[in-house]
Amino acid sequence: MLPREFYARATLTVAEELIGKVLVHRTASGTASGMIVETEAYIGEDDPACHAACGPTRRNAPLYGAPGVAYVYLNYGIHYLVNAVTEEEGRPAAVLIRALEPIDNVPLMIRRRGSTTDVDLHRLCRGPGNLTRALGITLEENALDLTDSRLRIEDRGLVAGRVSWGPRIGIRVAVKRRWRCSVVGNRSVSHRITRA
DNA sequence: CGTTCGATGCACT
DNA sequence: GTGCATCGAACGT
Repeated sequence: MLPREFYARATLTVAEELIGKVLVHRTASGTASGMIVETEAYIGEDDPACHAACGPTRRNAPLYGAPGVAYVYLNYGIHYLVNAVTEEEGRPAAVLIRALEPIDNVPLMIRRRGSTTDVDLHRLCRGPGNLTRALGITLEENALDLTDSRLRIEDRGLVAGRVSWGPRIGIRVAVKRRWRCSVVGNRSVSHRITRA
C-alpha cells in the first residue's frame, strides 16, 4: 500500500507515478482491482477545471484535506469519478483516475458493469465512470483514506510501459494544459488516438 | 470510421 | 434553475 508521503508531492509527479500502480476495492461481494494506465491532474484554485476553482465548498472539502485520501463525486447524475488527493492540507489538488487494466476478479467487474457489456477486457475499466462502476466505487467511498481503508492503491512492481502527456479530456476550460498522463499504446486507455 | 444526443442527480448561486 | 472531470446508443459518411 502506498504511504501518505507518496501523495504529499507535486501533483504532476504523483499523476505520472500512479501509472502502473494498482487500485483495489474490497467489498462484501469481493475484491476487484486494476492497474492504473491513465490519470489527470487537477491543481489548485488557479486551475479553472479543478473543483476547487471556486474556493472551498461542501462537495470539494476532501481536496483541501490530507493527501492520500479519496475524493469521489457524482458526475452528470450518473457516473462516480474517483481522485487521489495530493500535495498538502489546505492546498487543493488531486489526480483523477481515468482508466485501469483489469487485474483481480474480472467476473465480478463484468457483473457490475451489467449484461450490456460483452467480455471485452479492454473496455471493462476504460473511462473514469466505467472503472468506478466495475470496482463498485460510489459516494460511500468518498473521503476514504487510500493508505488505510477498503479502497487503496498498491505498488505490485508492475511495469506499465512508457507514458505520454496530453490535454485533459471532457473539460471545457483550461484545455491547453497537458495534464493527462497515459500509457502509450495501452488498449485500456480512454480516448486513444486511433492510427499511429 | 465519425458525430450527436439523451439519461440523470446533486451541489451550487 | 443551471451545469457538469461521462457513456453508449443511434444515427450519418
